[in-house]
Amino acid sequence: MPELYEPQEIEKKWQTIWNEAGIDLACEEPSDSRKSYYCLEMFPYPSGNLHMGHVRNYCLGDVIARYKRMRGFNVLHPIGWDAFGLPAENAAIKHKRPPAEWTWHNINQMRGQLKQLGLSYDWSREFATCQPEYYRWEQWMFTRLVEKGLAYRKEAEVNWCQPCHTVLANEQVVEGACWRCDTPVERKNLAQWFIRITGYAEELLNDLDGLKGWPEKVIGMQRNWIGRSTGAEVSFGVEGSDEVLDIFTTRPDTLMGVTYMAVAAGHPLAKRAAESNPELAGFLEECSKISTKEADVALMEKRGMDTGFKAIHPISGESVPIWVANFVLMSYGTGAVMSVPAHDERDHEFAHRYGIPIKQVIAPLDENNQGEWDVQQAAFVDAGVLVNSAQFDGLTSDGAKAAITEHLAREGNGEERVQYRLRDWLVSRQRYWGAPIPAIYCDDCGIVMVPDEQLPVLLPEHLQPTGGASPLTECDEFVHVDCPGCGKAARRETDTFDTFMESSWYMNRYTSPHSSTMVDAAAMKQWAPVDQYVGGVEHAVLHLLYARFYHKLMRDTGLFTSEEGGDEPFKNLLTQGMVLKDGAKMSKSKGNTVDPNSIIEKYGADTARLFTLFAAPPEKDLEWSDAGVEGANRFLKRVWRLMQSASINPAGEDDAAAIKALRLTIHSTIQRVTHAFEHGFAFNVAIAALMEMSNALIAFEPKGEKGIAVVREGLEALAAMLAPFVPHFACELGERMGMEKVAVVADWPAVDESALIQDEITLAVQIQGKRRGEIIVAKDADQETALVAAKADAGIAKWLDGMQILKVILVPGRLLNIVVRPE
RNA sequence: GCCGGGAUGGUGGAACUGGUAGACACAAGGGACUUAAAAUCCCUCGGAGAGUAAUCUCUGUGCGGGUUCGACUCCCGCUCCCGGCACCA
Repeated sequence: MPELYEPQEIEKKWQTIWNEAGIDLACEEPSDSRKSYYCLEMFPYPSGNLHMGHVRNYCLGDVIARYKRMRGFNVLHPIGWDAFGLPAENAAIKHKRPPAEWTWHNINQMRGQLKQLGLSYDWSREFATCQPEYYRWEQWMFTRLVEKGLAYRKEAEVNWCQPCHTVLANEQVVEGACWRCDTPVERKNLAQWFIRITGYAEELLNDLDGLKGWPEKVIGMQRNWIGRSTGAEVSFGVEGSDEVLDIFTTRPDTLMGVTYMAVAAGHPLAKRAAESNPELAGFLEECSKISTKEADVALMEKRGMDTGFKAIHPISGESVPIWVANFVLMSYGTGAVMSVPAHDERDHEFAHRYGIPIKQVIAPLDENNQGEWDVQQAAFVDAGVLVNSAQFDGLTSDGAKAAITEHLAREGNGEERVQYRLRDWLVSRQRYWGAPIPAIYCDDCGIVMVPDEQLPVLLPEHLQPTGGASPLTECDEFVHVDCPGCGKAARRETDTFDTFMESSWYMNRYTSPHSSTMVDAAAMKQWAPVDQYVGGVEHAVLHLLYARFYHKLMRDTGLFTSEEGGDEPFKNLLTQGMVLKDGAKMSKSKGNTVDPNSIIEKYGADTARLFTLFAAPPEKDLEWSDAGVEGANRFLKRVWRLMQSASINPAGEDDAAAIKALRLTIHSTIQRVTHAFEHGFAFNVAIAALMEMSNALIAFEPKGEKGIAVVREGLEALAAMLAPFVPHFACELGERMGMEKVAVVADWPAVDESALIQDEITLAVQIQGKRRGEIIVAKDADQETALVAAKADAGIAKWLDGMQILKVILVPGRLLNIVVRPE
């Protein structure tokens, strides 16, 4: 009675063996001559249970880590927990238990699930970001940033989410709504902490060019988000006042066509005008109520009101009215724009609506309609040649941009300027379950940072959130503190950090998780940057932008140099697709989830791994299929039976040609699978090749010793190549085949080039590029020989009958194409 | 509107640098084994047509052109789908 494939037993057995042997630990012995390789997957938020998205993410990373180990790399493959965050607080409210308890319970649960999957993590480096040993460095770093002026507290118009009871960074507002709960955000003026990411906008943008191992898509999204535009800042005078009205424009060439100015509702000029104009005050009130969400709806409606103020054109000295317009954003540029209705569609629409003059200053350069364009009808927005522009007439748009900017600069009325869409990163949150911001408010000294020797500022973990204001605000022992400056009673900051702070530097902490500094430069030199990062594309802008920024901040704080840690945290990025069921993302609310546990229980971890890796290429969405899981399991069972049959020794003579053919299959498979690993991560294709090879091994009938030897050769190669995908299964297979090394630490199989050499090859024969048959010729047959062989084939010959051969093309090893025409 | 990505059988997906389209798998259908079922194994499987048959022919990678001996692949022009961004001055 043959022994059945029992995944549960096999998996438990090998996990114990690996663990005891410590094969998953990264090695820091100086004697280790292997090259280092850092493979990382986005660490999970401990939400309670692993879902299929996690399984896919971590299996992908595990395959890469295991493959690299087999290729002789010293691999760092760590895991931990992104443990601060809102769900813990919500759960705390619901269960009336502190968030820490819920968090640690989940971590324990999920750690067990990860281990069940047989993921090759270096567990000695595990940490959770809610541990003071971790977040103290964030506080330390923040203090450095405050010292350097890179972090600051400022009152600004910010995004407020009522249900989450906190402010949000711009990156966390998706289509005007909270990224987490989808509620439209409100605009509020609040004093908040910011980090000056705009100071790094240029480097963050330029370094994107060096990220050759990142998907174009992500690079494009970041470039878009940073939103660099070049133009000029221009100062207009304000009639009857010493004030100036600064504006930013990308089209200084159209300056002479300005017929009005437009300022945001929140602009000081607008506010001042409203003081004596109740109607205008009402309009401003109305504008301020428009949330970003509603702004989408109101997109069509461009409305405004004249403030009564007049601006003085910096070149012509002309007087133009200053309007308030609902489409001007206080938060971009200077909150004011110059309006050139003749050459901007939006300005045109506005001018048309309110009867403001439209003055053409750019004429089309186009040969077909030289100068023909009625700007009263529609704006002409392309580049052209200047008209009605005094001394600038006749210049091209490009020339005029330079000339006008230069002229303004000479007069002190403007200068060239680069503007970014990116805003500073708002990092304070009115939440309890996060890292405390190490600031103290003293009536006498103002804002004082907590001295380094008093760090970490511990988060009291016993508090009970209620859903309203953070319990920290009512926790006296936390709030009351002596001012480190003057010693008088002062108040602690009760806001905590955005949890994206923790995930912005964890990849560097993994290189030296127990360091008594933030990170150890030597460890950074050995491991950083991450060679391969794997995660979901949903973090393309948020996490991946912050992490890039934070890495540069750490570098510039002197924690490591460019040489030691690199200028970028992630060298290569793999963004995996979602796991879908019935065409939709798996979610509890849709009720279309598949529980990884149930799959592991029924089929074992190896089947779960194999299915998720085989069903789709990594970067595409994966449609869940129960039948597909069955199929993956079926494959393992087939190989299992094959292994058992290979122990039977028949006494006969094998056919030499069949043996040669099988060895060709084995070694070309090694070649194909290796190629799949080295060029992109086409794991689905690699697995398909392994299935093909197994099919060939199954179909082969060994008749004697030689035959059995080749089957064993194939099975050993199969065990080694399966090891990254289905490590438990591969180890068991290898052990039963009597392999010297355990499969997961075996050397990656080498191609026997001699096995690839064929004496005879099959050439496809085409007539006029259409396949008409095939011939078998010697491997190095020349064109002449091949042509003779083709003519000798009846099926091909009939197509040559009555034809004159014009040209013959031989693609060695592939095909012979004969070009003919009727005689 | 702008920026990315994509479209290949009933389905997921293969196809090196322009060289035999549909690998591998799922589903479906047929058959074997079985009292029966499960499991397993074998066969068929893009479409149309011809032939008793082995086979053969035509056609086919979203649409229309082009380059080439040869195009899923390259070029030009479209259609549709997905993702991101958007009163950004």
